[in-house]
Amino acid sequence: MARSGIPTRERIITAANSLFYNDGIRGVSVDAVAAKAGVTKRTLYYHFRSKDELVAAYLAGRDQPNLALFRQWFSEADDGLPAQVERIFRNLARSARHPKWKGCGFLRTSAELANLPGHPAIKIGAAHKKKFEAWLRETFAEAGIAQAAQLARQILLLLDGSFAVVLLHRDPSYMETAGEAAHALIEAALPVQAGVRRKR
Amino acid sequence: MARSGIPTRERIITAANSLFYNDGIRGVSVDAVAAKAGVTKRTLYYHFRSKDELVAAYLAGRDQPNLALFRQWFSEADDGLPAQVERIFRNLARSARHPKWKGCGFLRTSAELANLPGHPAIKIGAAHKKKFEAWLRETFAEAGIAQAAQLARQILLLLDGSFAVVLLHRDPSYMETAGEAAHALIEAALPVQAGVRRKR
DNA sequence: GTCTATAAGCCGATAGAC
DNA sequence: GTCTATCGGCTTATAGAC
Repeated sequence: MARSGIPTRERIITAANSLFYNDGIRGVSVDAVAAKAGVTKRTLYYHFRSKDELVAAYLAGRDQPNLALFRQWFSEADDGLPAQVERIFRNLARSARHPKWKGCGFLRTSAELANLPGHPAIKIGAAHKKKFEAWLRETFAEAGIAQAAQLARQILLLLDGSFAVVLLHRDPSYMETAGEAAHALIEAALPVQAGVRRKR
Repeated sequence: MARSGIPTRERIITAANSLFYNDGIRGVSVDAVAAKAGVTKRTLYYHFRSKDELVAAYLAGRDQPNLALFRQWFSEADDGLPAQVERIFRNLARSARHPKWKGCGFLRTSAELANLPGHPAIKIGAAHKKKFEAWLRETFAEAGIAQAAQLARQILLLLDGSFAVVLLHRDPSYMETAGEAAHALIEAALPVQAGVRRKR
């Protein structure tokens, strides 16, 4: 524990988060993480057995905050399922316009470590995306959508597709396009009842 | 030029293609590429100014074959636009079931080099995806679809999303889900005429 | 729990011979 | 155009003191 009051382990994860997200896993040395956290490398290796374990801790720290943000954007207004999901995409597009934005940390890590399928960080990334998909599926099922599971997967594909495409082209408008596609797919799947006029 | 008859530069690119695609850019040393190509590192640096230039050559070599494959899958039958595009996704799912499959080389490179936005390899990747999007757009426009540009972007998002998601979960069925979503979006955008029955 | 110091090897890139 | 040899620096991880 350091003078600052923030536990050492936590400060190391914060430093790792900033560096790994910005420069990629293999682009960041353990030295650099230790230096940014203000500890020596030996201290870092006291708290984490290896770099791989540190990478896993980096992604685990992004899991809940990320999901909470999506849920918050969704709930900001009760203007119907298509609009609520589309708002997630619109907010992501806004995030993507910040100069430091570099896509989805989970997807970028899985792309970088594609030759290590059992890596602990990849398992954490997969679990994170499964949680998001499950939340969508339950939300859709509660709205009376019959093909809730399939629709949730389609929305996930649009979301992760927009992460990849926007990162490549540096053009956040693709996220708005993805949001419109999501809107259309959800609208087409909604039951005709429930106050939502569709093909009346 | 080596005994084999295949020019040295070409053999280096072939070696780079195999290694970079399998293990990622930063996971492969110039030594390893030279060894696999059967040349010394000095010879490699005679043909390529730097590792970055070699990475760009690796992706440039994948551009045309990749686009040709998509066009071939699309044209294998003339069973209507939705089915033809969906067949691209179905064939990709089949590819993704091969044990050596590791996603899209262009997207993985852009994810790994996200901190180097102007890198020559990223420019080549962006140009590749733009060519694919343009081909979709022209195909849709020729079929009389009004919002051809928007629809092409949506299909691209589903395609690149399935690359990312399948790589993370190692579950190619997501590609079939993406294909079904593409099918639905194209069908909804088709003009009512032209022999394709829709909501008659 | 945190430090200094270092092992042992790999990295991209280059010098100079032929 | 291809070779042998090597530079200087960076890599993950560890030894041992306090």
